[in-house]
Amino acid sequence: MTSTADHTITRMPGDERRQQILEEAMRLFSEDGFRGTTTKQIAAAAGISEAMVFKHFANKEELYAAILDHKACQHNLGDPLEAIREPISNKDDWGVFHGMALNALRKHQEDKDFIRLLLYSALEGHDLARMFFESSVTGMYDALGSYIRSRQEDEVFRVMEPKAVVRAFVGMLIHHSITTILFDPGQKILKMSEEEAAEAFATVLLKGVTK
Amino acid sequence: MTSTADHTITRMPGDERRQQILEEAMRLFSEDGFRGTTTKQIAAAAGISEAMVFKHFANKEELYAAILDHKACQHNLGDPLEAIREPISNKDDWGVFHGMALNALRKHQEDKDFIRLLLYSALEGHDLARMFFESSVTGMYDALGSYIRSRQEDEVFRVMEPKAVVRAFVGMLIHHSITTILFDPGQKILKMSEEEAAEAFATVLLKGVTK
DNA sequence: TCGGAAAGTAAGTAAGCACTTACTTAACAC
DNA sequence: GTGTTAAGTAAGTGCTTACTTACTTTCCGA
Repeated sequence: MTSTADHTITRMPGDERRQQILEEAMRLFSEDGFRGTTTKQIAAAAGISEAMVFKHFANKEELYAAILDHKACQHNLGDPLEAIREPISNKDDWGVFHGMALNALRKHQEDKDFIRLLLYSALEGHDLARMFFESSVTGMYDALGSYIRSRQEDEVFRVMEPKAVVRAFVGMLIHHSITTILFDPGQKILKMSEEEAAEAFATVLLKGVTK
Repeated sequence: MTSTADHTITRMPGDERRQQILEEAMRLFSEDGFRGTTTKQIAAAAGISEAMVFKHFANKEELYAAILDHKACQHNLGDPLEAIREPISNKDDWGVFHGMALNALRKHQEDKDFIRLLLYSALEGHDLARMFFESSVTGMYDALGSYIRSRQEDEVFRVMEPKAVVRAFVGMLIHHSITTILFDPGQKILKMSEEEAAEAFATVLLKGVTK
């Protein structure tokens, strides 16, 4: 009923309409999950009949797969390590961890839909979670892990499993984001700006791993 | 089809059957979510007809609510702070954080179903997440937060927002559990026993907050 | 041993689901 | 203008869903 799209009565070129369906579907899947979203809802949100959805996508699964492609690409381009390439080569520890924290926390807040989609996908056993994990998370663990190892060899960080440190740090960031998105959007338990959170987490981690 | 329950053909007293339905439903909801689980599935898992499910629970929502009561009670009894009451009163910092970590990580692994149910519930907008959050999480933040504040007053910990420290620590634990339950059950990215993880996380946090 | 209550079922119902069919309308090159 | 084609739809299809009805079977105390 209440479509988000502007309803000019004119028709649309195929590609544009396809893109629009994709975006509405993505929004709805992130709200209610794959199973919880009906093709009727998607059609209504796009302001077209249900049959049009099936002219663009053979079935619901294929529509989902198209979202995966779209989102996976989008998020691989925005490489999570890009923002901290400079501090890494300068061995600027604060720059690395604070920069990563701030960057991640901001991205999560901007892209709550994607976080929800990822969680739904993991729970429902779809591919997005696995794909995202393999393409994005694994690389991040490797890169940040080897930075930590190099700083251990410099005898600046204490010797311990580098990937356990990554897990600890990523945990602070993700958990904070998921908590504020999913459980405590009003920040009743803990009110922190992204800057404050980044500073607190980077401080704890850095003091925690330096000799 | 493949029920987990033993199928003696004899009938059951009402209370017992009710309990059995509850347990099977809980298992299925945690696997496929509320929407993804059908009353037919639940009946089949319990080895009875669908009508029997509705003799015990007026509708699907009420069945879900009954699971909430059941699980919420169960988890409030196993107070997450109980295990660290002694080290807290002794101001044994390592005992507090290492004990809490080990306790939490073990509980999560034992109760994967509950973690999944909680996530589904939060995404689908049901009550379990809110109830659990209000009853369990809030209290934990208060208790651990005030311990940290007291240690800051003892001039053992650096001065910073105590609840931010709690968030950081809980983040390490929850994220590690969710990652191994949901995304990386084979622990391809990072293989750690619960003991190793508890030690690593407690070490990072303690070194991170002590002066 | 027998009557009533509790435990159980088979066979529905109406609504909602993903998806299809058969058709109409607008756009646009020529 | 007109023929072709892409964009669009109304009205289905068969299946699944949550939930009901009307009925049968077992248990057990008096």
